[in-house]
Amino acid sequence: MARKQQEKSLQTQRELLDSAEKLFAAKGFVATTVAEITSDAGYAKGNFYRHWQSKDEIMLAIIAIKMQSYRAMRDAALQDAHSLEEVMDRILDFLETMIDDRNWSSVFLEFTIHASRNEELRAQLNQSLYRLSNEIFDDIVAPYVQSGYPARKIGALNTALFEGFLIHSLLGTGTIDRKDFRRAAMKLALANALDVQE
Amino acid sequence: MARKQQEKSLQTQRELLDSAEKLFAAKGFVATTVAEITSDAGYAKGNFYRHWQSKDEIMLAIIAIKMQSYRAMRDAALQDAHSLEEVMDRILDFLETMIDDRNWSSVFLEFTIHASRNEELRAQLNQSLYRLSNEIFDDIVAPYVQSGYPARKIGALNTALFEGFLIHSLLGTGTIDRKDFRRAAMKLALANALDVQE
DNA sequence: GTCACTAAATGACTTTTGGTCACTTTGTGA
DNA sequence: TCACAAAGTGACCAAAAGTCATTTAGTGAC
Repeated sequence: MARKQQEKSLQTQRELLDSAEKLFAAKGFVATTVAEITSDAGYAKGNFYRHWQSKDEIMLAIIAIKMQSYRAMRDAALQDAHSLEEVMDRILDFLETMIDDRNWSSVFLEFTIHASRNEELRAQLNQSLYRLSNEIFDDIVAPYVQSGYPARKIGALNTALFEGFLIHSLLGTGTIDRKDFRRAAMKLALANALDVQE
Repeated sequence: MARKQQEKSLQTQRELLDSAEKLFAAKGFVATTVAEITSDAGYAKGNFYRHWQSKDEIMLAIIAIKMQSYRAMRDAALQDAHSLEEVMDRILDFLETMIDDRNWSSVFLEFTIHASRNEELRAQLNQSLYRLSNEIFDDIVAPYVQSGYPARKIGALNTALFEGFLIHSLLGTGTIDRKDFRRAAMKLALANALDVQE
């Protein structure tokens, strides 16, 4: 049987994924070349395109893998959250984990902007698979909302503040740190969930 | 005297700036080529590099021009603001003006991320000249802050929420609109300025 | 008006990088 | 052992930023 060949192909794919992730984190998405990825993994450039159709595509694959493991962690942590503050605490832990993951969050942001200019790529990235999901707010946060404000909007604003904070971090001015972000995110979520609007 | 020649050079520069701004807004920074800019203005590519050293540099020039006019508008509007809410209202008007300016805000965001990977470029962009200034918060918002929380942090969080909102808009999911953003930004600023921290 | 000089403008050329493809090498199973 | 298919290769192509030797045109002295 052709088992060994398939296995080898998968092995190569994994090696390329590892090299790509490492290099993207170190140098960024645009600054990393396909030739660097294959060379780092010990292959020729052409081999790359047997596994993915483009540099964009390997990035989507890496994002999907990462997001899946992030989500699993977060959802496990959310199991024993029994108040709005506890839920937000877990969600913010999850976001801070992303920040800690080497330079991953900045690469993710870089790719998000890159993707926004490409209709098809943007659509793919928008799938909940890739994005910081807002559904979690519909599912887990909604029961605690007393203001009538849609939970998914609270989620989207939370994501916005997070991604804006990433930009701030990326530019390295250092006016706010992650503690400031966390405090503000909590405040904003609680205010939106509890204050009845005028 | 060589007046006419200098005048012509300046005229060419203005024409190139106009074409660049138009094309950047229409197609984005990365997707617009230098050859397109010069061709649109009716010149050969080499001419571009008599005026700027790189595509990055013309972008910085355009940003500086735009920011200057934005700020002038904002500062004029801030003259007759006499409460924290009025001040924030004017600042948020200013941010919404940026959103309205064709696709400018998304180009600005694209360039910001692009610049964050380049030490020197990042430093240039960080100069108050180019960024949504936080000093304005130190100067104008600070007197109204009762919580002891630094005004420039309130400003940085405001900018973060704004830029996160731009990303959200760019991706086109439409969960939140500018009214949601405005409401949240006001809420966040007021909470930070008024709530004494535990 | 002419001539030397300088500034404006040109476009062929170089380099880099994403992506292609015809070809070589290696494993498979009859 | 041999035919076939799959893995892997690297020369090649196209696009785009940036360079520079060359051409074109305005300027001022005579």
